[in-house]
Amino acid sequence: MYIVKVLVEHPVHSLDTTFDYLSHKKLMVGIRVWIRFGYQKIIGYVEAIEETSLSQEELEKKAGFQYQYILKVIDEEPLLNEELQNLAHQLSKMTLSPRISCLQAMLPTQLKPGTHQAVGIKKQLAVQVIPHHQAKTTKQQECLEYLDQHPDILLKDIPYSRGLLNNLEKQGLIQIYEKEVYRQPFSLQHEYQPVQLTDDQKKVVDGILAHQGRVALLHGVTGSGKTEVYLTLAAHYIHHNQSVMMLVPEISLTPMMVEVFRQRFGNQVAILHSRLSQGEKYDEYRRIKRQEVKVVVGARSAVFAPLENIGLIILDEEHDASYKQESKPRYLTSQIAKMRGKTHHASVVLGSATPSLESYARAMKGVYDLYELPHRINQKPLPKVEIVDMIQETRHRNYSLFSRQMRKSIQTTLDKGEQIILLLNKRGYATYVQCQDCGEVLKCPHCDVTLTDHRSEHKLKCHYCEYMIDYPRVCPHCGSTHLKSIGYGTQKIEEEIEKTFVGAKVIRYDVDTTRQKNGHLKLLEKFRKKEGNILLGTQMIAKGLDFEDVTFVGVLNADLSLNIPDFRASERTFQLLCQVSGRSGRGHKQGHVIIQTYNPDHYAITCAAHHDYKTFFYQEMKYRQKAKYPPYCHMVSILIQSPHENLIHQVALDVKNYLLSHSQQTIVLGPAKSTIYKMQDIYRERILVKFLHSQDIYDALNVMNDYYNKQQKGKVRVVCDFNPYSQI
DNA sequence: AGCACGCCGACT
DNA sequence: GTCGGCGTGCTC
Repeated sequence: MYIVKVLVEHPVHSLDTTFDYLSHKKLMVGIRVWIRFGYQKIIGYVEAIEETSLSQEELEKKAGFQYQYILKVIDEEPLLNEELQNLAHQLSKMTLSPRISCLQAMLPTQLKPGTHQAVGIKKQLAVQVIPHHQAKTTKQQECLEYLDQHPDILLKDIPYSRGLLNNLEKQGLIQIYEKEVYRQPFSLQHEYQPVQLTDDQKKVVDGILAHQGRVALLHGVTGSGKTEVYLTLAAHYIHHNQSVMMLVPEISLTPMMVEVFRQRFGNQVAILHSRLSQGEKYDEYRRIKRQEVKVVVGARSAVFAPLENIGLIILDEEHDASYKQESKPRYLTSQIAKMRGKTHHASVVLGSATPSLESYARAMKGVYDLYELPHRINQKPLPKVEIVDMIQETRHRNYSLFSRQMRKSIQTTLDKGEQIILLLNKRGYATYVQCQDCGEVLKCPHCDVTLTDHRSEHKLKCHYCEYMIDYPRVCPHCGSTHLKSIGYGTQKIEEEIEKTFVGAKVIRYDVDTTRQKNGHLKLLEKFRKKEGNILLGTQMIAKGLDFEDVTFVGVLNADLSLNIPDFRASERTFQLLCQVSGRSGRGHKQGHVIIQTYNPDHYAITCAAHHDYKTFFYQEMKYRQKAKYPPYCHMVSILIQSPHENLIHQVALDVKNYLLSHSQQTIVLGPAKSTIYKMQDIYRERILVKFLHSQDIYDALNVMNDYYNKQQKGKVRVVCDFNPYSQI
């Protein structure tokens, strides 16, 4: 008899403990099982197993409760190898998340311990010849010979009719059977053309290879050929039979990087990112697990890919915010990458044109090795960047979206037949509806946000809950019919551009137009084929795009990201402006950039205009030191949530006092109302803790987290977020 | 999480 | 009298 210690599938703190079940058979740790849990039939994860000589009755007498048996075993072998099982444990500890939620975050949907899973293994009919038989007709004989040439071919790929094949099967000459096939997410493969590395690139490659097991920060300006460095490094490790992990930001860049890696390494590459269907992801995951591939290219969660013998882990666009997971477990991908790098003695390469302050500071201290690629390849110059002061425009009574310079540059570029990228800093551009008579703004009754105008559906929606209403005919406050949508959406700007400029054909690139499968690829392909000459989009277009004929980039509103209340606002703005400027002049023609701003002297904007990372770095470090922000300390954000407004502030104060009296050398800020104070009828206050060493605060946080989340005291929930990136 | 149980208010 | 609101407690 065995006692099986099982974690149940529900990712909540109150269930973050094992439940004991019985089994006659010995089971493996790390498999999924069906169990009865109260009145539910759910999936559990075997965390441990103990043999016992006692009978069920004896066990129940001793324990004081009734045992249940494991209903059914799901997996033949553990979902995760030992390395990843350990990693799951550490992840749960360091993020204060339930263990099961860590396992779920590490696995593809089909393998997650959870009842809500769908797609299985894809099977298709295939054909096998049963040898030593003679066919009746020549046609049949011909077909058999064809099948001999193509063993295990799929039925759908055979150039003979189904009738003929059925006939052959009836005669016992062939066998039609179900074959497991992989979904192929990307079919096309091109020939790889080797590229000669520049001296700068060669130096970087040699340096990184000479220091196995180190963390390298690769700081290379846009267009300096970081990708070629990655490819060369990857090829080296593959040649030495080690595997390589290539991590990229969630969106936009992925298709390009995927394409490059596919061209170079063919079917030795597996791809894992959010745009794949569940089935495709699962297939890719299985290929990795069976060691059929040497390279994994993927977004954040690919850092948990079950590769073995890893030699190299690359994080491209290292500073990108999508490397932070914003739900349980709230991990930072670079941290996981470094942990895996350590166990595999792999090198970790963090690449960026605009490294995060944290990473560059570590490189300055010698914690990371620093490599620089300061020039664009082939001596291409960086684009000329011009800052336009929008206050001057207002003084000249130009209240439009475009400054005079911007207007002129757009028209000249169009006249030359070249292409344009226009960046709209999306924040603050959500449309809302206001009554022109009483000033009432339509808000969500469950959340502290305005409703957003979805005009295509003629609806108003809340972005934080399910709330949705038909576009109202009259103001709910005063009954007036003068309701107006305020704020520019990308659609509106698209219309305005096509009205303003002669010969402008806009391709709008935003969440709405890229929603469908491979939506961005299709739009980018359209732009590449010159079916449009202006690409208009939000942050999504700032990254990684490489179009030869784009000679002009316009930033319509550089300030919006500058004015958000976040200590990283300057850094984000600088990064965004550098990235988007880098899209200009990548071909033979000189690039040109205009940045429209109300803060023309802000260092984030001037440094970006001069492509001057170092000056920005030192300026920003001064600010961070003075205001005591990372990299001069670590931070954890604590969100306190309760449906009772009268309770929440007192509880938040209790949390603060507890932390103050149970930690050393920490600064506790708040509690303050969160940016969105009420969300889905739950009130939220925030505390920020700054600390130098996690041991000074970790235990206190852990106790506090258990107290509020496991014991469910007074319906208060608490969420801890280490290295917070967003402050919603 | 998801379900049952139990304790109070407003209905045929 | 009983239907149903949601607050509380439990699941091996």
